[in-house]
Amino acid sequence: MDPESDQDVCAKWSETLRAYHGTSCELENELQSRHQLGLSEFEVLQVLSGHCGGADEKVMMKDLEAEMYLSQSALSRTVTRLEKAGLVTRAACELDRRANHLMLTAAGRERWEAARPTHEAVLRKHFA
Amino acid sequence: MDPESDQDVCAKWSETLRAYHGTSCELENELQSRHQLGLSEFEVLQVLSGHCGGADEKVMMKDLEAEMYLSQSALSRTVTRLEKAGLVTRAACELDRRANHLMLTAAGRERWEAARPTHEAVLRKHFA
DNA sequence: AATCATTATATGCATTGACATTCAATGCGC
DNA sequence: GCGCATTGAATGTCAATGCATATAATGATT
Repeated sequence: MDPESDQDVCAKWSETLRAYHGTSCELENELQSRHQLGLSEFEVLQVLSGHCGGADEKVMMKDLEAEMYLSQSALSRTVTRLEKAGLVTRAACELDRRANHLMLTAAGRERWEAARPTHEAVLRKHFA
Repeated sequence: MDPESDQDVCAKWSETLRAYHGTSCELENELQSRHQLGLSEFEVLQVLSGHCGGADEKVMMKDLEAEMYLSQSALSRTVTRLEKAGLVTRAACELDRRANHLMLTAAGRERWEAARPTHEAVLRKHFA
């Protein structure tokens, strides 16, 4: 059932490619030039801030990985960059010392809040 | 008009990300393991084969670049890889000797035709 | 408690891609 | 014909990513 033609399928893929490349490219440029953040860095901040309902929720690398389209190694390095920039902290988990608890710093939260409208505006431009 | 909520816009972006990463990742894996082709390499072969209605149409790098989401430099290197693999040829254009005419070799056409069903199957799986 | 498999994360290495620069061919103005 | 801006493509350099592997903490088995 639903025998979509090769053309239909191909057109959907083309449209996905167009939307993805156009949007991610502009997100990358805007976030970098206005807020010194790469797209995946912004996305990490976003997940961390989302998990923090109120103040200081903690997130493990594993959880983060599950919510992002990044390999474990790429994610580890992305967090390292954010840590060096003072936007997140890695704290060893006390219950399981293999794991890290990640947290936004105050600076991280500020940076994310500053960048959010930029991100939002680009998405709106491409999808509204 | 059409005041789509932030949520709508965000959901569309999420869906685009999901579709893009899921599909391109599987395309990459399948094409590589079954046909020793990266996705962008396959795409170059596809464009070249498409331009060749009958036998031996020629395509310039510039034209190729316009049809792909790749930088000029990345494209140049991708074509270099294909050339080394014997799948395409670069021939200096006679009218404008700065330019190259790209052509599929017989091996290139074979490889593309062999890989096409794999590509098609992945797209169908994700979009049908 | 010693061994072994598993889990959470980090790191070495190779690939890929983008940006800036370079080089050669072209064509324009004079 | 001679400079000079432009254009098509290749290359140097660097950042980001993925895969494989290393490290280290846990948990299970004996």
